[in-house]
Amino acid sequence: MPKTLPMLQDLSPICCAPLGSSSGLSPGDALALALRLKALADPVRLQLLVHMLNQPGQEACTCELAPLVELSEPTISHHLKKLEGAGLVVKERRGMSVYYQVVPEAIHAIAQTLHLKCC
Amino acid sequence: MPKTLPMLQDLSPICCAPLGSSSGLSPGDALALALRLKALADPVRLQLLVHMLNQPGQEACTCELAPLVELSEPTISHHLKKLEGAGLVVKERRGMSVYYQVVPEAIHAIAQTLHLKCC
DNA sequence: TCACTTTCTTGACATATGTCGAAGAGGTAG
DNA sequence: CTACCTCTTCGACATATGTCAAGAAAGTGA
Repeated sequence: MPKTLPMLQDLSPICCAPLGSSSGLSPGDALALALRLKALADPVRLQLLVHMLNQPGQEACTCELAPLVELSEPTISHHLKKLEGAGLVVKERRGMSVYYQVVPEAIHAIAQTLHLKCC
Repeated sequence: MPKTLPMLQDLSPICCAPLGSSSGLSPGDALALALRLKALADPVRLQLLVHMLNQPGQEACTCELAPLVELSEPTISHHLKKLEGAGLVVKERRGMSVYYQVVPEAIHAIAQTLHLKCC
């Protein structure tokens, strides 16, 4: 597991692969994309993300997210850390609270990558 | 884990939620979407999918997929079953071989769901 | 400093997931 | 029918993942 993931924009598109080029996804790109998809592929994290997206500034503090899903605070923390690790959110401390903000470009990049050339 | 997943089209968009409606993703929708993302979130399965997408008819038989990623046949079978379970591919027997074909609409639907309203 | 709030880290645990070898099921062809 | 080919299922195993309780960090305010 690499410490820092390659930029989302650098991932070759999953389906719009350069038509003439060698077919297939390199194992490296496949791994990078899979790591991001894994970060998204959890119902709790999806709910947290969507809640943030629906807030002004697309952000929310931990105290506000915990009651949303019925889980312990350490568990919420764990999920937020995963989202942050995948570059899907950024965190910022304000006084006693910690705010997490969505990085819409990151989610976009993943969606783009999944788009088929046949669209 | 539900036996049959709800149709992809029925998933409420992750970020373009009806503006006036209650914010958030229902736990049910979150689970359904997470199950599909989980099916995608594996480097081996991504490589298999992309290979199929690059073939004429967007399909490939198991014997052709096994040498692609260096894994045993039972393992390939396992991954293909996951893709099929998520509705991302369909399988068809032809003589001795079994062909798996991508369902592009399914991948589309997931990408759409991830699209932000701010696009 | 001390008490209090909010959040995170650690350690432990159960479950889920990816992998393989061996054996079974479905189909073809002598 | 028998041998063979392709693919899947089964059983086992190691690793990864999600969860919590307990305690540590970081910050505020008396």
